[in-house]
Amino acid sequence: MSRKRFDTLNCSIAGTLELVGDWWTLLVVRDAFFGANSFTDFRKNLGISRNILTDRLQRLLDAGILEKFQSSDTSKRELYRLTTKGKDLLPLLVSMMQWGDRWINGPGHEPVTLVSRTSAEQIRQIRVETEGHESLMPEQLGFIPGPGADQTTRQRFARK
Amino acid sequence: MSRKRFDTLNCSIAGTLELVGDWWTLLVVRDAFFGANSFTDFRKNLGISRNILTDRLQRLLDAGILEKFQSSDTSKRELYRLTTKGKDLLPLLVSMMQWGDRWINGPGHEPVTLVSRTSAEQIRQIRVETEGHESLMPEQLGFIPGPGADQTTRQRFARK
DNA sequence: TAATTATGGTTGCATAACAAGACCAATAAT
DNA sequence: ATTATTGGTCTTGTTATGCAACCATAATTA
Repeated sequence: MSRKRFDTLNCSIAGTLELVGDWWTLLVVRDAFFGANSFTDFRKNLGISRNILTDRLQRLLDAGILEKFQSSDTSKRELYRLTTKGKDLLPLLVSMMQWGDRWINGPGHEPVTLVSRTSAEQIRQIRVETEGHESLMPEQLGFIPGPGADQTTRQRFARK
Repeated sequence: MSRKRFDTLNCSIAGTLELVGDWWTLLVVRDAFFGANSFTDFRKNLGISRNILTDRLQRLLDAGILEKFQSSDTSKRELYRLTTKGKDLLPLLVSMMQWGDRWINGPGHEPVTLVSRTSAEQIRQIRVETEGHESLMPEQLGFIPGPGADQTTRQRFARK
């Protein structure tokens, strides 16, 4: 009767959710992108319980999404920062932010704006598109079994 | 002692998570993209408990992410399908899928492949980029208070 | 030097979320 | 007329989360 695991579902979405799909983890990662790097930072910004934060930080370390490093400022404090694997979650978080901007807060009421430090241009809305930058609507897309598909996945998409 | 709510955090990521941030919701939405539209479909594909599925479908209806419609095949069954608001979650799910493809299953072992029905081109990796299609790394990005920022948000990004 | 604060936790207990199976009513198929 | 399918509800047990108390170490202050 324990929680159902998603990592056996032969799906990258399910596998990702198994790692970061609980209520708190993605907010901890968000905070890391916003610049938080100590236990106290995360606590202050999120209002998360101590034991839950302890658990989430450990899981993120185990998953290789965060890593510990020594603070440079004379105090040898151990701080947290994103790894490459963690930084690669950025498009996911930005997709989430843009969806919330549009459907929850609404245009003109965005709590946080994403800007480029190296360009004067605006950040583009994230879209699913072809290599030739052709935007694709959901109806134009198909999901088919990939090279890592198991029997169940193949059957599922076969009978459609 | 009830669960902490995220919709007061003045953040579109947190707000989105309040709607779809539990263990199951995004998998239900994924299944809708894959073509599921009945209670039984979702059950079969996900192995989710009946009471949990009932709850999630109702929440998704309340949120306007799914809607009910009458089946056209003589039987007047009530089925579920994505609304525009729901379809707009596609970039989020594709980001998640691509992250899992890269960091969990690995290149060459993707369980599911996303293809275009209207073009022979490959689907592009989702990136954060400028309007001029310049890809931006996390270090090139800045988060600043937006027009909907409250006092807390402004203070937070001020002292950085 | 002694006392105090900051930091980063751990532990125990109460409530909320989730899983599993029994049950049930309305159709649809045989 | 009977059975199977569909789409649920309800009960019970387990896991996840929240909260407060406690604790150890290091840095700061008196």
